[in-house]
Amino acid sequence: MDRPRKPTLDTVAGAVGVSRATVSNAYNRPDQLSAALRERIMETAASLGYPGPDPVARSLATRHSAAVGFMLGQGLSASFADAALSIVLDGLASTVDGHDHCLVLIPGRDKGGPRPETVARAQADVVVAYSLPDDAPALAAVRARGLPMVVIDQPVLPDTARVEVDDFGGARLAASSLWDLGHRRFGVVTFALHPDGHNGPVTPERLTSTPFRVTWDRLQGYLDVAGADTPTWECARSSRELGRAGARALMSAEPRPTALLCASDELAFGALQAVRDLGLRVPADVSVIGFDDVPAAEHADPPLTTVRQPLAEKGRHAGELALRLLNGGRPGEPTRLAVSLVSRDSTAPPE
Amino acid sequence: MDRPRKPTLDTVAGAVGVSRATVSNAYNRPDQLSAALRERIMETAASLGYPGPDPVARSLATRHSAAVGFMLGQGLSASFADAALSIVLDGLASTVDGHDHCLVLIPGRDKGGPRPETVARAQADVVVAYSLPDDAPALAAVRARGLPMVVIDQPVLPDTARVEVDDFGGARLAASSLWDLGHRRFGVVTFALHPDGHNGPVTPERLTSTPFRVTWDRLQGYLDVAGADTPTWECARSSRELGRAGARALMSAEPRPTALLCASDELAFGALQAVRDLGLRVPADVSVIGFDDVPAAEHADPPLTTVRQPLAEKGRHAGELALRLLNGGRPGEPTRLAVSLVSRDSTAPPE
DNA sequence: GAGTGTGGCTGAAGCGCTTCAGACCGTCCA
DNA sequence: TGGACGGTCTGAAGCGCTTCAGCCACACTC
Repeated sequence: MDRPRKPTLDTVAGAVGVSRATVSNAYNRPDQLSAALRERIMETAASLGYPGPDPVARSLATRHSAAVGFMLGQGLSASFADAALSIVLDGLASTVDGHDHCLVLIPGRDKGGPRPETVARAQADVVVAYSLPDDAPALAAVRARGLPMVVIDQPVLPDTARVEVDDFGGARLAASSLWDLGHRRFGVVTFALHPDGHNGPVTPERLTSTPFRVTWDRLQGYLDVAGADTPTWECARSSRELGRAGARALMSAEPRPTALLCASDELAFGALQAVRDLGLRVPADVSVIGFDDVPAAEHADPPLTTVRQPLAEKGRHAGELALRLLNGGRPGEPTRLAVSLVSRDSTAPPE
Repeated sequence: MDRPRKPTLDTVAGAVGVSRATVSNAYNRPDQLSAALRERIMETAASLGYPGPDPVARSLATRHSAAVGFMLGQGLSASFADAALSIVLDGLASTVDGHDHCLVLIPGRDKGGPRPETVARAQADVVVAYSLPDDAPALAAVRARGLPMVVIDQPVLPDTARVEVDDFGGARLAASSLWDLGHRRFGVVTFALHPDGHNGPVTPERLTSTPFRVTWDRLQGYLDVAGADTPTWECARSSRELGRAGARALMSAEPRPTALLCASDELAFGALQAVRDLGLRVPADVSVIGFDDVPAAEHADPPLTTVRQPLAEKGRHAGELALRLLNGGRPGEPTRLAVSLVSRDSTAPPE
């Protein structure tokens, strides 16, 4: 039983009686041959069950692969489980949609980003890096391959397109709004300053040595208004549970804070819960503010006052930059997106 | 200025003074050469800035690409925006994580799935199809390429691995629980029966001709208990907004239903809102039941009674099947996962 | 000393496609 | 009539890698 080999360009060319180049042209440059011939080629291809030029071989010959890569800080699964990341990806995806490019998710390990070997195998024409530490080995791997790169938020690298957000300004804005309402005793709940799984009060050393710009900026924005000595609790991840624990810890101070500044909405949701746990009310007893404005913020109980960072816009813009680089464009100046305060019902004057 | 070409295997081979095959072996089969030589090769490679074998060329030669493809019904962005889909992908991703495979998201158009051309360009060793209509052209494209495929939920195809869920049983279970509570007047809110953007009451023709098995099964499960003549509203997408509109329409009947059976949690969230809009209470005035048990169901107001389908498990299992096919395994028998009813506070006896 | 391994390395044949410099031919213009 | 030209199609040189059959030298075994 001689199993028929999968048809290739040559098979088709042979069957039609033309050169391989012509068949290739039939697929890629219809203007290079007569319509009639092209028609004949396509028909033969169909009858032979030829699925069109093999993507890998085509990529090898053309040196591009119609795919944009996305390097994750964490495992693949974070892309779908982390609300803020999902929205960024959604934005990116919506830009890339319509260009018939696939999106290749490159899994990372912990907060350190992808292994260089993984990057080395990923097939993409351009890669987007999101919130990786400056020293991530994956970055070097991308450069070594000579792929263009666009960076979101972090890290700051020469010769890459970049889009970032005014985290400091946003945090400052949030804290100021609380200050203006009359709050003077604050607590801050932040996510990781270091990729070491630490949960607990933030020490000055941990703060100043953080490799995560976003964390640093948000914290500085909060502390700039609230005061550098504001009790601050670090959570290893941006999760509701850890936020709840952190807020609980902060609320045990005497006198307890009247406002909780959270580095993310997810942490803020936990804080909301912690306040309820104590039998207190938001915002009557304690104000809570978040950061990101994920969709759930609007449906929280009470609806969460938060800093809206244009997550989708960030992704969309990164997508545009990626597409531009794909077409040989230059990185250009970094884009900085504005943030705004979304006032809902989790903040009010103290007492 | 003669810009140095990017180094290749040959460059390294030349520099070390060995054959190209040996350098290749240094990367892929360390046991084929002496440790000392391998060492020397790696050092030279590093000093030359050689990033390792080019993934595309390697894929061409080996015919595999260390990537699993995922065909979406909709645009890329649905992967991140649709809660249930996200969880499935999360499950899939968590299986694939640790195998150093990338996940290639293949964008679809509307409910029809990816364009065949897009599939033809995607570089993956195996592709997972999720909830595509039976006649999606993308499926043919995958087969034409001879790629192994695993199908989630739909469609039913010969010679593919498959994982599915007992949608009928789940829906029946949900409806029965309401029946047992004493409900006799139902309304059903479903998502699309046809990929034509229709919103409105379901006609028997639309129902019987649907190409979406999942929709069909859930509906049949509901109607089996509630009665075939139960008022049923079709929403073009599974969105909160459309669910709200649909529920509002159903609630305008006289006498109005005492229980709303929704084909998804997202629709149920809309229904909850619709009931509130009318100044009525859930579950005192109207019971609402969902399907999927997405995380938000637990935090809905009130917490939503719903059918839990093991979304993550579905994804995880699909991932395992994909990995098995990747290693040359046979598809095997379809796996059917069980569902269960999660009783929360959105259901109660009528009145 | 002939036979048998065996670890270490190489030559060359692909993998399936794109692309570029022509070849060929009929047209058109002067 | 001749030359320039545009439209079609082809030959052949890659793209960068893997892999398999072997070759060689050396160590063993009987």
